[in-house]
Amino acid sequence: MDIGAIRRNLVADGRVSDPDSAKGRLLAAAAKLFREKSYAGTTVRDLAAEVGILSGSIFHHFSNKEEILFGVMHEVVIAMEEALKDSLAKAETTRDKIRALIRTELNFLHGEAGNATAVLIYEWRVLSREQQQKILKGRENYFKYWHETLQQAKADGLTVIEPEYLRQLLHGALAWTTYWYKSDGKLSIEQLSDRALALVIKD
Amino acid sequence: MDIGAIRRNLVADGRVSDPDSAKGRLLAAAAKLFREKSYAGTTVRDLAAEVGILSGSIFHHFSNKEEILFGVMHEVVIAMEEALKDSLAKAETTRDKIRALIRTELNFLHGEAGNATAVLIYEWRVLSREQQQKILKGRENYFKYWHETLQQAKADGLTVIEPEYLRQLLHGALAWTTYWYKSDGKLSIEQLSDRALALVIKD
Amino acid sequence: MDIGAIRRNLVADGRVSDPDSAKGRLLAAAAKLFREKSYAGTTVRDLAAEVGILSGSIFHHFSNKEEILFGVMHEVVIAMEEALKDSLAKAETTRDKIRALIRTELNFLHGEAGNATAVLIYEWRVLSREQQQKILKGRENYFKYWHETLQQAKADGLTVIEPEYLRQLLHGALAWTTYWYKSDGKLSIEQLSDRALALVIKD
Amino acid sequence: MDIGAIRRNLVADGRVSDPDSAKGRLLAAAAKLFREKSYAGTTVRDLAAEVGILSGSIFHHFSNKEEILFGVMHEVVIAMEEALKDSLAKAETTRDKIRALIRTELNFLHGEAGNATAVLIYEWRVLSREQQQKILKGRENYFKYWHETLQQAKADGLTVIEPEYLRQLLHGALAWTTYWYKSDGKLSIEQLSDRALALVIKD
DNA sequence: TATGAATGAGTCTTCATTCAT
DNA sequence: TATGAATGAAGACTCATTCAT
Repeated sequence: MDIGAIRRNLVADGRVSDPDSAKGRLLAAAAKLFREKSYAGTTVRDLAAEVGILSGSIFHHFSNKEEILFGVMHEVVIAMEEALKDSLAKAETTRDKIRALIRTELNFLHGEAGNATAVLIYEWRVLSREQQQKILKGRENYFKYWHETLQQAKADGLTVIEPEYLRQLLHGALAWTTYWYKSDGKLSIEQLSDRALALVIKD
Repeated sequence: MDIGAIRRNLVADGRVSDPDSAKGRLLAAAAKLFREKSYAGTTVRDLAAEVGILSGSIFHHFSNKEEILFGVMHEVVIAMEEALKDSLAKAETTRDKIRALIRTELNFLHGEAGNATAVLIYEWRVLSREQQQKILKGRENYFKYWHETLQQAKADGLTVIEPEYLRQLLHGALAWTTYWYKSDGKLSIEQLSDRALALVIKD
Repeated sequence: MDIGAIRRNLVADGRVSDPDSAKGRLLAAAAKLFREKSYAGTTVRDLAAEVGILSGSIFHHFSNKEEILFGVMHEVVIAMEEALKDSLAKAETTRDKIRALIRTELNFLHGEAGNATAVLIYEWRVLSREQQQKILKGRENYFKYWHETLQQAKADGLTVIEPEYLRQLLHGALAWTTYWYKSDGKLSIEQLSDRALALVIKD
Repeated sequence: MDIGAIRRNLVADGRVSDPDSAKGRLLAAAAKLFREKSYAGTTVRDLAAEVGILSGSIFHHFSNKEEILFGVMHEVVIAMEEALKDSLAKAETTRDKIRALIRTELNFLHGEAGNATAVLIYEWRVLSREQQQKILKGRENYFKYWHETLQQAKADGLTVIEPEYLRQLLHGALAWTTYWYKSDGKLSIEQLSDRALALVIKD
């Protein structure tokens, strides 16, 4: 199931906002602009202009600028968890599961949710401590899936590094691809996934 | 040779500023503050207060705020190259060389130059395109060392991934440690290096 | 006759709005909020929320915010005149009449119309010149009663100060009680009236 | 000693700001504008324009708009206490002292400090609770003088009303003169003082 | 008559930068 | 070189008011 389908389900459940609603369009525009010009470099006016409304109107949907950033991150985090759960459910071997971990992360990073995912990485530090906590809470399950999978991998003798460190290292290697990987280049996501897999599995 | 010693040599050569000079103190304060509160979140007044001067005085040393950020990044990049060259010169086997790559990066990330190195990562995107180019130019040699080493590793059969991708993946995994690794915890830098090494070398 | 009864008569005559009507409830809420948070500090949204409607709906009843303030003041001014007329009609001696002046003013200030009366004092200056004139016109009769009474008092030898100045001084002393007098304290309105009376009458 | 002289002494002691300094001129302009157009109705830009600087410069002297209001009130309160102390020291009889009470209040209300004094009355309620407390603290001595004087008057048989209530009533009558008394009219301050005195003393 | 999203002018405040001393 | 008051453009946010539904 692709990200779009997942998102549609989540909209139906009311867990993320409808991309056609004012709020949804604002969030998409924010993801784009925050990624391109950074959070600090994007003015509320820029945002409004991008959506075709007036700056004051934004505050009907969000009570302040930071809440928009939070909204962008929050929704992508929810979608990531959902996507990973789906993906893992379809994987059979442990090896397939690790691939699901990698593939899901890369899908978000470089697929249609790329802007929001990049913002989650780039602008993490501008969130207040409390809001970071809230997002972290939303990521708990996501990383629990990682942990379980990597633990199994260790037990299966597929990997050598302790699950907790491996999780951080692998996650960093993948997250970092936002800085250099271009999906239109000579390396497909599929191939990139293979390289990442080769990093953790020795065979 | 530790980072301090390297820095002292570079000061003597006039390649980086004296840490006791006004400029040097400003740069150190900027690294600290930019790391803690981000570039956008740090005012020129904060910076001045940290050093004990008045805001107007800063502009006798730097022509604008962005130049301070550039200065922080520039100096750490120079030092990193120097440190890596030194470290590599002392390594004998290819395996040792890879370890030098990892160790040097982690030394900067979590040692006394940690603030500046973190700023190099966190605030990369606020730099103007031109200034990014300048810094990149300064990193060319640094990454050439990486490339050569990983190429050799591939040739030696130590690694399987293409050097250019491995470089990016490994570098990402290491850079990402700023987000999670605490040097006062149960994992020493040495041990962390082992884990990173296990990522690239299979034996 | 108490303020409530007076108000009921005025409603029947169509001179003030029905407290159960939308307009009446809005006016009562405005009096309360304007008193507590000031006119400038009260938003149209606050007002709407207090009454349980939405902000846009307010403008079906009043064409703008200032008109609400005017309405609050206007209605209390009408009621005050009516109350004073009633009260004076029942007084026999000049001394009783002065007491009626005082008592009526204090009744409004600290009784059920207290919010609106306080607003009349506190927010007088935000009214435009024209609207001040209109309110003043409504107070003409009220102050004519004061003037006549105090003139008689002077003629009777009860007071020494010229009626016009005495009126202002006494009115000020009473109006100012909003700032300090609490009706739940140790001094009843009746007792407070005695003190005020002692201010003007020498015996 | 007139208000001007008192102020000069206070400036010398550093208790109020120099009227020629930027801060002092800002405070004077604020008193004028806040009185004429109210606090809410005066923009920071208005204030800056009145002094001939740019709006941003205001925040070099005050950290926000409310602090300016506080400053206006604070300084006039200090000056009032000083003036009353002086005035009382010169009065011999109890009757003279009551006159000093009245005269000082009216001097401030209608003399050169009239703007600031009016603001103290008109805008009292916009101050935050904490700042009201601070001002109140500054008025403690001022009202202690009132209390002592009126207590003596009662003991001397000059007045009949309890000192605490008389203080509030008389103070209200005087403060209220801002709303109606014009010093250029047919009634001099001296004569107005006589009327106010006649309110409290019966002879 | 009620809704509530949208308006748009306006507010306070911030802050990098300048410059006379 | 240092000072620090002043600049002035720009930012986030507010809010009375409008209007299509």
